[in-house]
Amino acid sequence: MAEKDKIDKKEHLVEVAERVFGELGYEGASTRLLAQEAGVNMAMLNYYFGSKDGLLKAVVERRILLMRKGFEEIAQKDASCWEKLDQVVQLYVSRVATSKYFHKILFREISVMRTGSEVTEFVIDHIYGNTLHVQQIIEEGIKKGEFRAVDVEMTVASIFGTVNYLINSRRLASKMLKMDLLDDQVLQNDMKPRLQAYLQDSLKTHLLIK
Amino acid sequence: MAEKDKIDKKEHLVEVAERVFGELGYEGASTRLLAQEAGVNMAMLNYYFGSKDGLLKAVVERRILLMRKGFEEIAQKDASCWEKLDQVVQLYVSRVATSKYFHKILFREISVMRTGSEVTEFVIDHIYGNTLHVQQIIEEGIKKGEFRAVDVEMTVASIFGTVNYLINSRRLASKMLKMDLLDDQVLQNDMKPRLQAYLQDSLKTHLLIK
DNA sequence: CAAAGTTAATCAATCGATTGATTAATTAAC
DNA sequence: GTTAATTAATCAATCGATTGATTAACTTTG
Repeated sequence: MAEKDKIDKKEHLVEVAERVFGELGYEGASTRLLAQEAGVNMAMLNYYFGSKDGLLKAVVERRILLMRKGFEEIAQKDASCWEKLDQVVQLYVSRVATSKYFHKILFREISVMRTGSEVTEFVIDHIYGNTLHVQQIIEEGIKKGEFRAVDVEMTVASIFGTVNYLINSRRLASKMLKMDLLDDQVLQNDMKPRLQAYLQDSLKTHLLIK
Repeated sequence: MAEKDKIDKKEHLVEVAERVFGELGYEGASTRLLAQEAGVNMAMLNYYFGSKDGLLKAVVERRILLMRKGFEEIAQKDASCWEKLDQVVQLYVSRVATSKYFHKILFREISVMRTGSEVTEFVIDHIYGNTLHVQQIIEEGIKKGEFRAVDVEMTVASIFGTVNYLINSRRLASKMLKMDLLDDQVLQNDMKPRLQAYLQDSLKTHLLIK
């Protein structure tokens, strides 16, 4: 009972922090606000995570662990490279669309040059690992003659960049796409399938031999 | 002399602030550091720009004014839609590659939900204007039968997203592309033409009727 | 089982440091 | 000599972090 409450409270703080960090940025989110939003005493933040940076680390690690697997599994499937690539892209879009705050945090973390935070290294390694999976699928497709000999790394950057751009700048993207992406319903039901369809078409014409 | 010194000093502060804001983010860059890096007294910041937010606004407005024109000029040229699109993309990549700090600021500004800063609205309107130019060129190409009937807004988001991703996360991008993008020489001589060539190829296969 | 001992969780209060901003006094310019 | 530019000093507010005290829960002992 008490044990469960403790865990729930700590976990709850991490969940809330993901949203607050995502909305306000690392420096913009004060420890007081983080604690207040989670309904816990300020001191608990340091008691649980040692520091504000420790809390950010917890946020990032939690979500990254939840996301491990998936990419590897698809990569090892016995399917055509196109099928594998398509599945990976669909999965990536789904994930980003359902954990938007987290991906804002990720991109801000690798964008800002915060002096020597270990979180940054951790994030870069994680994302790089993800890009590598996609890269290898495309390279395999090229070697097998299934794909055109494109610039693989750029193609990967394009996939990640497109998704990132639309999700992390939702006010701008709302204007561009003429739909309210701040509304989760719209994001899930309208924008997500549209983005998936676009990437599918785009990659198909770009990669597949005609 | 004094008039000139004053202007130079003010202008210098804006230039330095662009770099510091770009490196550390808005909240991460303190007014003291901003003033110190520019070699001026901190009070001058408020004297010149009224507030920290005013300085950010000055940074953004200055660069945006420098960037006005260019897109419009190309859009009004008497050329094929493909030629116009190609030129716009080349120009965009060039600009982003030569003002990397600024584009970090732009994207962070539209990514973070800072409560009601007028700078945010300004930035969104500016970027949206840029995307509209590209969008109209593509739409014209489709209407003329020069391009395939693709998802125009998504195509535009893909162009901007790809460039943004590579420039704003240069540590990650350096790993992906296996080149040191923190080195301006490499960025200009290796990465920039490679990105331009990729976008050209990608858009060509995606848009042009075969 | 019950009293004593032990640990983890939580709190209000406060720490020194830093934040953005402002003041009053001084200097430079025309 | 008056206006504009610049400075050091200082402001209240807030920052992240820590303190000592208190509570709750579990363990040990007899």
